[in-house]
Amino acid sequence: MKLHNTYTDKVEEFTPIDGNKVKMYVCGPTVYDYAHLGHARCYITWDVLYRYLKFKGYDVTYCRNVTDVDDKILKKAENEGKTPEEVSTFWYKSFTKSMEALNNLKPDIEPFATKTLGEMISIVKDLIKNGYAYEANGDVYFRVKNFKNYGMLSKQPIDQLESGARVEVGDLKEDPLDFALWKKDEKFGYNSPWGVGRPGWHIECSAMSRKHLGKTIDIHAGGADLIFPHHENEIAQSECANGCKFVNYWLHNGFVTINKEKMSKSLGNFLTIDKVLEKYDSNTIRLFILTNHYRMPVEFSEESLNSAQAGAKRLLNAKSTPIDEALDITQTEEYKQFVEAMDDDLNTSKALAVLFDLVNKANKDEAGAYTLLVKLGEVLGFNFTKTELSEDELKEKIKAVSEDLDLELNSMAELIELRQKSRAEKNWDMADKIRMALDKVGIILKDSKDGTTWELKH
RNA sequence: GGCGACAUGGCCAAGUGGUAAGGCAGAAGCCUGCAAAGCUUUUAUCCCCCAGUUCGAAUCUGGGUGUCGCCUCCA
Repeated sequence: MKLHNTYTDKVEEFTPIDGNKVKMYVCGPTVYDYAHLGHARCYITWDVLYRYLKFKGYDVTYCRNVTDVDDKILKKAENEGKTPEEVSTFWYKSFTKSMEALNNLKPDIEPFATKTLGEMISIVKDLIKNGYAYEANGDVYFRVKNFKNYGMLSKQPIDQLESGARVEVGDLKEDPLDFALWKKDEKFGYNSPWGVGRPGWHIECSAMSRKHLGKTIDIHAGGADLIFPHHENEIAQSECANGCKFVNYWLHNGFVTINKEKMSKSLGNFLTIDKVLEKYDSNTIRLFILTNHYRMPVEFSEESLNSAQAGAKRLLNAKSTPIDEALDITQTEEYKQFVEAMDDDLNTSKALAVLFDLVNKANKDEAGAYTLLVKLGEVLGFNFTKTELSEDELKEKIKAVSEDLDLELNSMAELIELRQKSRAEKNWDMADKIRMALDKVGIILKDSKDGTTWELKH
């Protein structure tokens, strides 16, 4: 399988360090507010990578951190009169709910920054000892110029960075490029060899990655906006502290744009996942995201989502047959096409074409097509289970329909029987009334030669 | 200013040297009392512009135009 590595800017054959074990780290959220469509794209993309690696038989350890120490969390805590823990816990729950709603798998490990302080302090200590960092009045900074590979990931010439860097008034840095590893904070801080303070953002990921996955990992992924400075700084810290390579494959996803502009918190042009889920289901959102290659921008629009909704409906409307667990899907042509597409740097757009081809085959009763559709579709995180009504919910709907029609009806069977009787008698008025009354409560009737069936609208 | 990405039908989008996947929307037909779903057929002599390389280019090279991103917190 081939993946695009930001570090080398090449699409490379993926080979794990240790046999079929894959260690994968994704930069997780800072939990202080709703997750938006941009986050949805990022975590859907890496969820698909995770699912696909497992599908290929790799033994994957997926680690996605939670940043729960951050200026924005503290600010929110102060404004709302809460503790930082209360704020981060609340928003972590909200984030988790959104991820579940999008049908993203739970990572194997979800470390919290505040639970990894020991590892951070240990790395900072090593960096100071090795001359890569220095303390200045309770702060600790990384000495960027001592790391010769600085700028390799983002392809930023170091002299250019310097000329563009902002020097804050009264800054304690030796050099404007230096970045904070530890920041003095007597109000919300934690004890450290340099006094009470908080870790810098970048050190968190270096520490959590090392603690849970080791010094050198296979994959580190995240949004393209993290390339500089976040990932650049992570490389500097980790490689200087550990004396070995930090990450073999750097993977980055493109943005969601709206009116051609990047959707982001600071621009205020974002749509929260919750909001989008009010109108569209997870299959729709995933299709919307996965239609595009993960490195390209995805332009949000109502029209695009509606188009994805129609496509998702087609996927789910495929004529279903019982899943044939005995089928060896690897021997099928569609499996080969799917794998070929996904092996090519996650060409989900092409993989989707295979899925739609299978929908067509399933609808034509081609043996095994539906099983393949579901098995391959699940690799992309599509959910094929149809919503089922509980008995009570169904009873309630039938009651509503009965009242609407002013009739005494107790079951779907009776309703269908009455409709078929009406149709047989060419009592179209009655037949239509029944269909429309059911439509009002979200049930669609389908007439075919074999009789009338019903299902929920989705 | 530095670094980088992208430009394909009405919309979205794959395709990186051999003659344009797929989805949505549209049209026609089949099925149907009507509808829903489904099925069939159909929609780019052409891939931003110009020049070049080549037997052959959307695909490579050079130039141009346009759009966006990173360089500050950001998925």
